[in-house]
Amino acid sequence: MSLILAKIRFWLLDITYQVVGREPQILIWGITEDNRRVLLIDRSFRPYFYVLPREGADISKLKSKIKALSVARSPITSVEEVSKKYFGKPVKVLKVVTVIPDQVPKYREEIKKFPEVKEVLEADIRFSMRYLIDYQLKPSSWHEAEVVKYDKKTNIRVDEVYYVKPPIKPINIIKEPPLRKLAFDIECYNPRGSPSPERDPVIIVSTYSSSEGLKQFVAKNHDDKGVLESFVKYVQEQDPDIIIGYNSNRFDWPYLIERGKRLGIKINVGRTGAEPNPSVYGHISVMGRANVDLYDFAEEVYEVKVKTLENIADYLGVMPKNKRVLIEWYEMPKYWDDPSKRPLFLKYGADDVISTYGLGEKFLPFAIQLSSITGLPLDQVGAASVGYRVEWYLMREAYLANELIPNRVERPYESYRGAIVLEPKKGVHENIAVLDFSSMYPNIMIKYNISPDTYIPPDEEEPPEGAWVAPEIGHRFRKEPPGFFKRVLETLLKLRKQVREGMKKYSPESPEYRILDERQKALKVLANAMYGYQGWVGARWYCKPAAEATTAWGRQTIKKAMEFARKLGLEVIYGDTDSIFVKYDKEKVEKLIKMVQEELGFEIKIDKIYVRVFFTEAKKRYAGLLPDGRIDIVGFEAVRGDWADIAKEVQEKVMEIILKEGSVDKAVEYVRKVIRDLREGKIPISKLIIWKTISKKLEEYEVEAPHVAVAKKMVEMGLKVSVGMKIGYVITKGSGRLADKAVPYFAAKIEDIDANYYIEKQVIPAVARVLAYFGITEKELKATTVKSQRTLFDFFR
DNA sequence: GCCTTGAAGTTACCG
DNA sequence: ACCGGTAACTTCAAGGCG
Repeated sequence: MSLILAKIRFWLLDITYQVVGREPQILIWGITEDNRRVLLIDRSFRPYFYVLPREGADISKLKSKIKALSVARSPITSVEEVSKKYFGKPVKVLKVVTVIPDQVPKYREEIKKFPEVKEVLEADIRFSMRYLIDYQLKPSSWHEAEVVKYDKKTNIRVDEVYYVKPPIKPINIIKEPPLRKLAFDIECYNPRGSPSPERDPVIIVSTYSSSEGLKQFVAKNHDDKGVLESFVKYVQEQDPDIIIGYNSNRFDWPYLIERGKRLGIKINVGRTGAEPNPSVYGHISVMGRANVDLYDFAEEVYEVKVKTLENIADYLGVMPKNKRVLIEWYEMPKYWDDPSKRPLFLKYGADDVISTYGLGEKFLPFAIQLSSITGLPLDQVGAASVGYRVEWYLMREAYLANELIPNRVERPYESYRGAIVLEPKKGVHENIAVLDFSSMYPNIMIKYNISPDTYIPPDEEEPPEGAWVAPEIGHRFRKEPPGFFKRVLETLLKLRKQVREGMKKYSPESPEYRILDERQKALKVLANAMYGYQGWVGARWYCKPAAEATTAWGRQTIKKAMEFARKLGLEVIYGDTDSIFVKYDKEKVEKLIKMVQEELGFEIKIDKIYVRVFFTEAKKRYAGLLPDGRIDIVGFEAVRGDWADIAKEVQEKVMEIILKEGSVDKAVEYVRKVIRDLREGKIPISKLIIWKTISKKLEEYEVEAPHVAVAKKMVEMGLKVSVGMKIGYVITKGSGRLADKAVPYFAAKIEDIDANYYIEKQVIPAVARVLAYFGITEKELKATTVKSQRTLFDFFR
């Protein structure tokens, strides 16, 4: 080994650890400035945790008791008293250092039993994450390190292996390295329903990369040995940094691995000899690469209700549905077995993988920013839920503030009061401004210093600095010093402001602009999730009084704003949580904005202006016409995923006719036409499908709702139904419960459709919700004769 | 035994 | 595995009626 120290700059792709002999080693996978793939090994880091003694405990006795636990395979190398803070209060804790990470939970369990010990803290933080936190390294960001070349030959697939001399230092560079990305997608032979790896071969593996484009591996009839082997070889040759899939954590990878086991083929696609393996948050880890499942990000595209690859790619303009090959899963065996159809199947696989790659281009910049901000490695950040993303950010901040990280404890669920929603003034209103509080909850938390560490329990006296007292519920929070959450929120908001400021230096087309834009979005998501986090029973920093106080102040704030509006003579039409709908009187609205700013200390903004907006008596549902002619539909069936397309379409159209043209009769006429078409079987099945999610195991349902009954039928047909899956069904003619008449959409014929159900229970309820307000009865909708011309305006004179 | 009614279960939305 | 508030559907069992 040469001893020449060199300085390198690298982008942190992934981090893991291994134990070699009795030495733990941190492995950092990176990409250097000059485009080399490197592995950095840090042999100097050791696992540790803290012991919080009970008050009055004999510290030196405790120390020696802990030391006495030391075992040879992973000795306790030091027990030292250090000063930390716990929920803002200074505490003395014992820092216990050992050698082998796996030994930490064992020590924790034994130490917990000592009567002198109140709590063992930070013993559940994974070794590699501990490293990131302690050196404040950020995945998906640039760093600088002093390294020594590791000269011996290894079978690790990188350009260079180094020993690193800590500390590695983060550096601030905006650009991304030239990442090698490879998208992949598998197709399986499935003549008996859902494919199973014990039985059904992988017939096509499609891949796409920017350098090589499309490359497919195809089975010889039902022999897929070659497919797996050549795919693995191809990944190794291409050596991608990021492997992109769609639902790959739950399907493609587990299938390939299980299939590989059957065939005796090792799916060793990583940068070491290891196979991909299941890891935290349900993601599959590929050593030395970032395995990213885009499904995690597609889940946040709420406009798309059935989140198939085709639908998401279509919606985001990555690949329009009408420009690609679409094959339903039940037709696949046919396309495979028929030589004349097989090319089309291959094209289908190609379109899928090209869509996946395209979605990667859409989602990865955000994923990278989220990873860099939260500190979660790129392959985990998508799979981690919002709560964990927030938590990782908090844990890093806690370290910086010398705060101990609380343990995760199991608690029973507790509810508390939330926001207020106003009863809307029903009917049609013209020229309405929607005013929104900007980041209401974060700003409330900042203003009233709401945080787990500033909360004053009822039995404690008020501190001399004074306290903020929440309305209605009376929870108190000390005014000084600034609490943990306040500091974190201020940092997040400040950072976001800086990033948005920084964006101005670049043209909107530049990569820097795009990166910064994704970054500010990620910061916003994080800030907005802080309120929900504190009320989450699974949170380390769970604090119900804090959550409860936040909503209480929220209610007070919006109520005051509404009072101001009324005082100014502005009629309040509606309001929900942090928004109020008022008549758009420009001067008065400007006054209101000023008043709220000056008297309440919060910013409100005009979010949008409706030329015309319609409310029924229901809360959380309205439809408005925007100045540019677009129709905004909120809450109604038209924006819900669990109504048949035909009902949604008709409702939307009716809203449009009413809001734009004001013609009730035209709307009625249109509805009648659709009802006729339904009776005559002219509406295709695709518009009749109702999609509903299976939210728990089938046997756990207490009521057999239609989608549950259909799911059970699907299981009988040999299909896998898993939690989280959307079931598409249609209602057919017959008697009994709806559940008895519901069948999977792919198993229905148009002649069997129960038109009556779609008329009575889908189309009519959806449109009657709107038209009933204009005096139209269900009878009139079903009637065939037309009455005199009426318009919207006849009803509001 | 049939019909009505309301509670309970369930889903997906809003902010 | 972030929160509560809300609308609306279907099932299911209880109660009323004959």
